[in-house]
Amino acid sequence: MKDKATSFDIAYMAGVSQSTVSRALRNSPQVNKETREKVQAIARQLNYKVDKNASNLRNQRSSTLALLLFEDPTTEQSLINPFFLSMLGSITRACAKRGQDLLVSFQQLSDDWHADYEDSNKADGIILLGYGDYKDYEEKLEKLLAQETHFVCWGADVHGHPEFTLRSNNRLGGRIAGEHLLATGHKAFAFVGNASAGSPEFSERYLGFVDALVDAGMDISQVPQYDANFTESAGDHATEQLLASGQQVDAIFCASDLIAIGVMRCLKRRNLRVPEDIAVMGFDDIPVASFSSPPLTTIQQDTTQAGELLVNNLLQLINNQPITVNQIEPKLIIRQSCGHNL
Amino acid sequence: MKDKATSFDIAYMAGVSQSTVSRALRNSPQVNKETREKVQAIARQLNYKVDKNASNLRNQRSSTLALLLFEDPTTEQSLINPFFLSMLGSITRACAKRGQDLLVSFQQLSDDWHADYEDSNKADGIILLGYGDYKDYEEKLEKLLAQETHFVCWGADVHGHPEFTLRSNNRLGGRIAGEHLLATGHKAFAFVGNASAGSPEFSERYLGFVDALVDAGMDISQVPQYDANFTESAGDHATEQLLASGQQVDAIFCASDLIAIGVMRCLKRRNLRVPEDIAVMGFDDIPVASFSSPPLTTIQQDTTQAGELLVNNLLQLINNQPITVNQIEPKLIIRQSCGHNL
DNA sequence: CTGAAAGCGCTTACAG
DNA sequence: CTGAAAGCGCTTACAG
Repeated sequence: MKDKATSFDIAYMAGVSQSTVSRALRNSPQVNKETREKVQAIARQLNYKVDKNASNLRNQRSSTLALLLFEDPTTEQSLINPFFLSMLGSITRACAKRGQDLLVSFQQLSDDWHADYEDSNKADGIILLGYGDYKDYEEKLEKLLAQETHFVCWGADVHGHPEFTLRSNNRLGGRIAGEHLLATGHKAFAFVGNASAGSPEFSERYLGFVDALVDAGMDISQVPQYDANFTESAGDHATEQLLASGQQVDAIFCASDLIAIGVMRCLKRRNLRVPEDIAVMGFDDIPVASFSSPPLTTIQQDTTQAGELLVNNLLQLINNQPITVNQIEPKLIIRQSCGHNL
Repeated sequence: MKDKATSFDIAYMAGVSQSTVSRALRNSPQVNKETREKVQAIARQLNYKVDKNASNLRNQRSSTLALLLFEDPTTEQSLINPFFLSMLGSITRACAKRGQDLLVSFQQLSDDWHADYEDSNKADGIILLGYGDYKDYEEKLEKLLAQETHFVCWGADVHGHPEFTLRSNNRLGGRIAGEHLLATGHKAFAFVGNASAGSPEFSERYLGFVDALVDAGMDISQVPQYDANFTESAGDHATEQLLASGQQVDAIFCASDLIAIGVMRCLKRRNLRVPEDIAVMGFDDIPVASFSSPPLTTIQQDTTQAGELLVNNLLQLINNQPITVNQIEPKLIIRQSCGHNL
């Protein structure tokens, strides 16, 4: 390993002081143009790069953001939820755009992940992503709050700090789903997905769905809801229960695409056709949604936009700037699992 | 933001020198047990964390690895290849296991991504992942080599340094695919995927496939090969060409799952049944492979193992240790797209 | 416009 | 077993 050049090496070669080198490299306007160019030329020639550890130490900031992806250990396989995977991609891109490095880490919900990223100056702030029961989540959030760590999170409420959260307008998304199912001529509905306080996003989707049905004059007590966490197999299992109940249903709105895929798998096994016998609608628009058979009609969450906002908001927080956007808008993606509008 | 505690604060509170605090926190055996425990208790109480920038600066290493995911800009959408996404997951996990942080970055193949990660001491080494034409790739690799950067990469040869590469036994994988297609009673084959020097992995798969056919006494000149990069639409397009050629074929081996999915999409559009009319086989075993219709029979690359080896090998390199494993073994995953063994 | 100097928070060789 | 001191490579207030 050849020794790395330092600013002193450049100073020596350029015949100036190390201070001047430092200024020249940072394009300080107070350094003479010629000096600056000379210094920069030498730096380039030596393939010099500012030592990040030294400059971070000096500046007391790292230009690095940490992404904590926590997963519920109950998940089948160690497969990462595809929705979060898309998020990861867009966050990475957004960081690059903003000149930030991104430290990525996967955590079990049970771990002590409140994490020393910021405490140890490895990152200036933290982005939190993950499903799981939000109640376990809460105390960790409180801890971050107590430490005055800079952070933003997806979906979960931060007690007393709505600006720290970014989420979809889940309620509207649920409503749009309901309206589409109505518009495609369906009459007997079910919802598959947890709808308790531990799953606030799913609950909101459920509520929005109900909003649409109520507006259409339906009797809500007739709309069964089956619990399912965010997995395929949970969707499959819930559908078995639904079928076993004997309740007649011609459309199922699922709290996520993964659940919807599980639902369709069960329906296929039971020789029920989608959408002819039962329509199935998802939420998220993950990549597999377009590959399922039939391709899944769903409510899209724009992960590109979400990733950019998450990064942007965190940076605003770090720099003590106000945050203005905390919500992204859902969008109906019509494919084939719900039939056509009448 | 409350001020962070430093080792001096602890020293003051514990009534010892800062040197001793530093030693105690690192569990140095040369510090008295009582002193050590006292210091550690105070550290915990203050929620003290070693400043990474300072310790990295002092130690001249960062305990951080950088992952460069480069993507070919020709890719449809900004969708990340699912195979690399799985890799990302397993690399992240492997890093955590080894006490390393992971800096993630997406790069365009055209960028100057040889990257200053190591030069600027942000990372101790680099992991390279990505499809694209390996010829563009080569000169960047040479540059890394010239800089004596520590790095490992997936799939691509590093001139003169086989130990820097980790790959699947692609040739064996291709052979297994060929043998399975033969065993399921197929007789007329095609290969879809680039098979030029720019795509060494695909080429190897093709060669292995041919090996199997030759061993079965087939006339290779009868096996058409259609170019396709790693995308769905390339697979779709190649299939159109194949169909237009009029050549009769009852089995298509695809260089990747994504290609295979595109091939099946085309076949479905053309009212050809899979596997009854034409069998389709993929490579990778990405998550969507099991969701396609019919579920895809494919050759699995074990991403968990690959991720662990990549991290392990890079760490070996950084520590000047020898590398012993450079290849992972492919595995046949039988689903429904090739029919059953006879 | 430039330089000498302090200091960011650690780790560790040296001395005791 | 412990302490005083040097030094990792920067940035920037201060002085000129």
